[in-house]
Amino acid sequence: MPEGHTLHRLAGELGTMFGGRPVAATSPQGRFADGAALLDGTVLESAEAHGKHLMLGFAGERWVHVHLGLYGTFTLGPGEAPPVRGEIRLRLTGPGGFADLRGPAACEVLDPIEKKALYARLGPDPLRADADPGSAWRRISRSRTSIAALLMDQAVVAGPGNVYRAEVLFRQGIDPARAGRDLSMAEWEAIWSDLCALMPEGVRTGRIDTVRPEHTPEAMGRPPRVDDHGGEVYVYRRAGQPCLVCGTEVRTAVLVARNLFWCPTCQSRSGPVSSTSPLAH
DNA sequence: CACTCATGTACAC
DNA sequence: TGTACCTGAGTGG
Repeated sequence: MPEGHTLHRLAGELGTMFGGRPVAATSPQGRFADGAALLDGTVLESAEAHGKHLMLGFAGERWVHVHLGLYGTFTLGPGEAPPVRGEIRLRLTGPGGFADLRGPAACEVLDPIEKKALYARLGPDPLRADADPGSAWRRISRSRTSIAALLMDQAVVAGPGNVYRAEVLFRQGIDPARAGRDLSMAEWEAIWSDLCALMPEGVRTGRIDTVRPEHTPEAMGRPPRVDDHGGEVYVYRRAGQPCLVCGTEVRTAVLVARNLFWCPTCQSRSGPVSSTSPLAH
């Protein structure tokens, strides 16, 4: 489930598993053969993430930049790596275990200048200590684009994806169709601080849980429920089902080529201008 | 076996 | 705004 929390979690796990020691690198699939050969046997010095981008720092100022895209996965395990099955772009092995990368949108070696350039085009990441939410607010507060679309723009905010976008707007009661410039600064600050609470929890648990204790099915006197993506959420992929808070049918629409989910009753907070603006369709 | 879908992005037009 | 693409899991015939 590659939203930002996945990459930060991976950075931590890879750093723990391989950090400070030489790592064996191969590309069983062959599509990263040159890069793997360059890294093979060098020391992993650091592992970090910015938004959905993972950076593995190897000796010699070589950074492996990984972006999982829509369906990339990094599978880690202890001990010996299993026989190769399917397409493995990059396999790292060391005394601590193995890590297999499949299907990434990006897997490449960058120098420090290229790494810096990549970071420069990303918005603030709620999971990074150096994040400046003010830079995101400057863009949001001037934009006619919907807040739902702005939250998916990695140049505005880096890390949240389709799940966090839908869930944070629900938790803050904000209509996803509202233009960024019609949000108050207080509303943006509430979105940001909520992301700063939710996403570290995602890093810790490895899943996205957004349902407050008082709204769990148990607390609401409903049968227990398991969401098919592995976490407990209010609206993401729950179209047609009753809202956990008010019972209204959760709605869905395609916005900028992504599935958006929201509760039309709970998410009715409207700004001064766009209260009647329809969702793009 | 064929087909569909996905938590993302980049590029063409 | 459309579409191609990185791959695996799930579904249905």
